[in-house]
Amino acid sequence: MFVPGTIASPAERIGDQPILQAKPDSLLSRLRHEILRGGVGPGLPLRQDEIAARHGVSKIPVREALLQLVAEGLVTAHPNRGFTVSQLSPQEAEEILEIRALLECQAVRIAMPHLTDAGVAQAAAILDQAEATDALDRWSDLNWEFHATLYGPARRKRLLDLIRQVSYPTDRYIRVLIANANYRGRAEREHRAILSACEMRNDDAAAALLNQHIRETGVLLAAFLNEQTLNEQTGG
Amino acid sequence: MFVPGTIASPAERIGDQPILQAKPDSLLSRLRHEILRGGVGPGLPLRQDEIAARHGVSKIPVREALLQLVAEGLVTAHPNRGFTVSQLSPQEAEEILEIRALLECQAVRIAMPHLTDAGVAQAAAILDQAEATDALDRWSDLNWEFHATLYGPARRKRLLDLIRQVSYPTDRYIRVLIANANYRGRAEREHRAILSACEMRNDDAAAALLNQHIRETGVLLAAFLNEQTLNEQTGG
DNA sequence: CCATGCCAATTCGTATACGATTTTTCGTCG
DNA sequence: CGACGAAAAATCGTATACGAATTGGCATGG
Repeated sequence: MFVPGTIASPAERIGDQPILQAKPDSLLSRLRHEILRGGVGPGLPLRQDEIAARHGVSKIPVREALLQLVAEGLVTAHPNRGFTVSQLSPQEAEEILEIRALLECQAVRIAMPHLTDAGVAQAAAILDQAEATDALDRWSDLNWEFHATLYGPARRKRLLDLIRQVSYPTDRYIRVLIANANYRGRAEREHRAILSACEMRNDDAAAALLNQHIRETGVLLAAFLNEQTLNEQTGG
Repeated sequence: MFVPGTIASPAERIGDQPILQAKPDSLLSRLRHEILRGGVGPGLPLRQDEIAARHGVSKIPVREALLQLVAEGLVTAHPNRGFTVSQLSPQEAEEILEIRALLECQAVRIAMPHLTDAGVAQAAAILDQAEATDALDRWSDLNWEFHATLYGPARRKRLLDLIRQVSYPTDRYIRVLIANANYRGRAEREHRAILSACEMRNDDAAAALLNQHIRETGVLLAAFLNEQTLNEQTGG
């Protein structure tokens, strides 16, 4: 038993460190990827037997992974009726982006005093790569990396995890926005502006720009979802 | 039928509403209650067979409930080693309360314009009940009801769920603080002050008082957890 | 023709069973 | 006596199997 400084009942404890992040090739990660980047659209049922067969496991690990995705908001559970990919109303989308704005502004403010020149340079390099790529997935990954680079020095693990978690349900839709070159160009300009504020260590400016950036995205996203539901109703 | 990129046709959808809240007597709720209010202390392992036998079910629903508690932060998963009740470091506790302060201030600000006189009266009645009771559990429930009454008119379901979710891991420890009459009295005075600001529809004042209230709790909680770990180390 | 009710097929949820991993026990050696 | 290592026990994680609930199809009646 190798727990340094344990309390009275070491036999009752479990000594090892918990999971910090699921392995990238775990069933959970693969299912999440299918939902975020695959063709499994919102509202569609996720059949347990089918998923199990496709991934070469039984239903039980599938159900466990699906329940974790429910916790992440990507999947919705219907008792005795299975699971579906979560649908997002325009109001919910805007609410989520509103929450993200709040959390991310806090993150950048806390991080600012600890942000090093190397960190700023790294963020700039990420933007360079993002602006150079054409692949949607790549841009999306780099987008998250950019934000994470700015927030990382805040050393707020829970806050960062929370930001990622609340972002999941909107991720698949924001990817649609990114596909639009118009939005993408605007996002890139706004990222540059945020980075400039960080270079000058101006936390108020950075937070204001970030807030505007995220909230604008929320408005665009809500508009897109509105349009989509209209098309659905007329075209259904 | 999974057609990539398409929108679900009505026949493929699952028509009914999803679960909004688990039934109060579900296994999940009972396990959560055991952890929050029962004697299962932090760091202790949660043996699946034992829980299954005690609740008259097999391990599978137990594992599913435990995974949901992992998502809530109350339980920690150790691969191939089972689950333990989550432990909270003083830093994490303060970080969580910092996040709560941020989210709850936002909630009360959004709610303020929609707060009715009836809502204020209800919040006051809840405080009356809280100040009249001696039962710790009761006070704790009323405390949450008070906050929820103030935030409810904001009509931000995701935000409220998020507040509740991030609060879970600190809940069991805050109950220890509440047991201290000194802290409890201070909390009640601060609640009254927040309510006064709401009566006057002064959102800046309410947010400032709420922020201070939650952050103070965070500092006290961190101090308590520090003391506790010290006692553990010396007493072990 | 459309609504209704019954039966078959599908799908879900979990009890049981079993191999895999970890933890404990116990005998041996330095 | 304490450290080490192998066998035994305990515990975990999941494949299989089966009852329960739901869905779809078809016959019947309005």
